[in-house]
Amino acid sequence: MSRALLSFWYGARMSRAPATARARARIELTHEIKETARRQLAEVGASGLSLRAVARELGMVSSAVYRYYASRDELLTALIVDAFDAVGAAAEDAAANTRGGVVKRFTAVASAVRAWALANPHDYALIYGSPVPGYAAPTATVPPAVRVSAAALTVVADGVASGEIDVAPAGAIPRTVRADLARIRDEVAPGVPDDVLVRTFLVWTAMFGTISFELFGHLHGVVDDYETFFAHQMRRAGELIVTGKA
Amino acid sequence: MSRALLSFWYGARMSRAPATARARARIELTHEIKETARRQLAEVGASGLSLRAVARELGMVSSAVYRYYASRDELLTALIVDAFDAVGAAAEDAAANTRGGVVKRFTAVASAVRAWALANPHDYALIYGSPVPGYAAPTATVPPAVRVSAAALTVVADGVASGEIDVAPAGAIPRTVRADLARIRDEVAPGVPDDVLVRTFLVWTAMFGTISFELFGHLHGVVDDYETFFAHQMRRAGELIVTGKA
DNA sequence: CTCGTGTGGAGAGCAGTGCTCTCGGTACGG
DNA sequence: CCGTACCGAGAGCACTGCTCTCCACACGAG
Repeated sequence: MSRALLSFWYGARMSRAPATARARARIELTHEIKETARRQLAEVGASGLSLRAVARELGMVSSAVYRYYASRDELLTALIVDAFDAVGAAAEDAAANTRGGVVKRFTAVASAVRAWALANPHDYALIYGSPVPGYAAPTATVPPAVRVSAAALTVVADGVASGEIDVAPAGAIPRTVRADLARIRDEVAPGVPDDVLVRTFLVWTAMFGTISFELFGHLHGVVDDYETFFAHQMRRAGELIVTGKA
Repeated sequence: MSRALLSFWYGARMSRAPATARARARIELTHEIKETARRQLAEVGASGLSLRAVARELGMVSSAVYRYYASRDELLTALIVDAFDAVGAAAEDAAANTRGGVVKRFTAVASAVRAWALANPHDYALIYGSPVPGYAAPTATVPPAVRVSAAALTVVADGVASGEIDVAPAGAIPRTVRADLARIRDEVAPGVPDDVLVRTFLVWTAMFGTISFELFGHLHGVVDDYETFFAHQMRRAGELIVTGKA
């Protein structure tokens, strides 16, 4: 079933009850399958997610599930979209509801992302870990995926607008990179100069790098107090964005 | 078969020809299975790696493979160890054979890691992506995993020793974090002060974050010229390590 | 050289997977 | 009210990891 059609159903329910009981059942079962899959994902991980097991848990036969999701990958895609939306919402929430300067707001966003990742490790692995089999992410995953980055860039853009962030140029930037940065600026970071974007990107990749390292076990035996370590790194990272120094 | 016993066989071969033809065949087949698995890994990825398919390609029956690797996970572990060794060797090579300052040597290491990752994407995903099923990395993977980080820290330690790197303290560091840093310093980064280690860690996670983003498709549509973008980011990152500014 | 031992290949088999197809019952819309 | 389209059930296909048994044969000890 196409996402557009699904939106239509939901849209229809907004205004009035769904036309038929069948349609209502379809929406609910589709949702129920996804939720059951989400629960299983949290238990056994993406590679252990079994369509048959989902069907069993719902008391239906495996072939019936295919009426709702054409393949295991399509079900995974639905979970991926949900995961992107969840982490994006967490980041947006932190950015919107934290008062203070750039460092405070940025660290709040970083902590929110890490907290979500710790609470939903398999979801995190699903979207930020190795891509599944031969699976190519459909374009439907792009908009939700952008939300989390956009939330961080909002904080940076605010800092530039308020004059808090040092905008002095720091060095030459290759032409092709300037083109990439200009595109990003136009879309989600209005007014943020190239050098600030470069620093922000460095910090942003460091954030995901650190979270991935922690979740995937690469800091085992290296770092003891993950929470404090991450908080400190992100405070320094925030200061780097603001002052250009760390 | 235990890893210790395997080492014994190899050790024996070092000094003289293996005692028996059977032992020689075992060594060679063990190796051959792993190489075939490596080739399949490059083609279909970790999740698609099939022990039966490996057996087929070698003209043996699947159950026979179990004489050499007790499980699919054990075979994967062997591949993981090899991958860590390969990327570690690439990094060490770049660090050892690049003349110049810290920025030049560090960017050489970063480029080497990225080049290896691009050439062996599935190996990269295997070691730096989401961990496989319920699989817990045995301690045998730790020493090879450390090599790549140690190579980078060698460059930084050299820069501190030569006086190139700015070692002025930059701010307060939580006690537990200082303890972690002290341990790292003692083991692989002699003489590198806390603040430099903090910057290095920021940069190091940014490097892996950027490579993962690129390989896992998160920069699709965001960055056009990956090569130039990465090189520029890493030059800035190297300067951050040296001067504390970016 | 001979003989018991144990290594390792072959095959059958088990429980599970994703996915396809066919067969009915039934809710729905014209 | 009736034909259509939907949807659950079941059987089946090709595959997986892994276990077990059987047996040939290379090996080391005597």
